[in-house]
Amino acid sequence: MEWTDETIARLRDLWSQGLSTAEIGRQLSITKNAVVGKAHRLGLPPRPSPIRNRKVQDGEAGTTEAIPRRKSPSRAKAAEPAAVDLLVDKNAGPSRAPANVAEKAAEKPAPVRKAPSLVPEAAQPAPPVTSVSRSLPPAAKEPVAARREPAVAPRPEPRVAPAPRPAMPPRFSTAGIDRPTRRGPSCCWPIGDPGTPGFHFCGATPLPGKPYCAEHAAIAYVKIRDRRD
DNA sequence: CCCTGATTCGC
DNA sequence: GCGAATCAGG
Repeated sequence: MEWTDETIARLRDLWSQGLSTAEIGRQLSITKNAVVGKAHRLGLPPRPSPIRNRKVQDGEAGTTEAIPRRKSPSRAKAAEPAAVDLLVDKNAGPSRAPANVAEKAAEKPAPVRKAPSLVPEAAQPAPPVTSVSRSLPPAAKEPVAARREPAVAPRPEPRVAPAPRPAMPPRFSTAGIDRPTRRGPSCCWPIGDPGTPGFHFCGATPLPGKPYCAEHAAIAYVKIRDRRD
């Protein structure tokens, strides 16, 4: 897999949007393993995983026991088929990674969950697709948020300090991200990195039935082939 | 069974 | 660094 800047950007975007690893993988035409692996290497914020138990920082530290790191994945079978007896005998634990529970953690002050305005239902938008398949990325639709139509100018401010960026309260906030000027559907192709100040979405008029504009749809749907229909 | 994400480890 | 294989919880 060639992780170009663009693919990484897409991965990060989709990841931050809360899509499942498998879904991201499908959209990127890679396996979920690749997605997870890369995401991990990129240090992307781990999303709530089903088996996320791992004793966060409990007081297990007392003794160097317990927490059998999990049986050596069958991989180990080929790794040390012979020299097993002398180490497996003394300790049921693995030969590596003795213990390190309270080590990595507390790194995400702003655990941005799913942005309500951006990803209402991240899972399966199920758009009316035809030739393409059904696994389209969730369109960044915010019709509810911006459906109000002010009758008068909402900006009575004459000319004082506009103060576009009075402050930067939240690390990640959809409020800071540009919002399509119009209500209608807009291309949700990410420009820049999510979470960074300049991040925004394309905003152009998307193709009918697609979350991206023509330009970005061409990139997004380069090759949709694999699926397990 | 299916799904999910995490981890390990050969390459 | 990459990702298949595997693990493991729901």
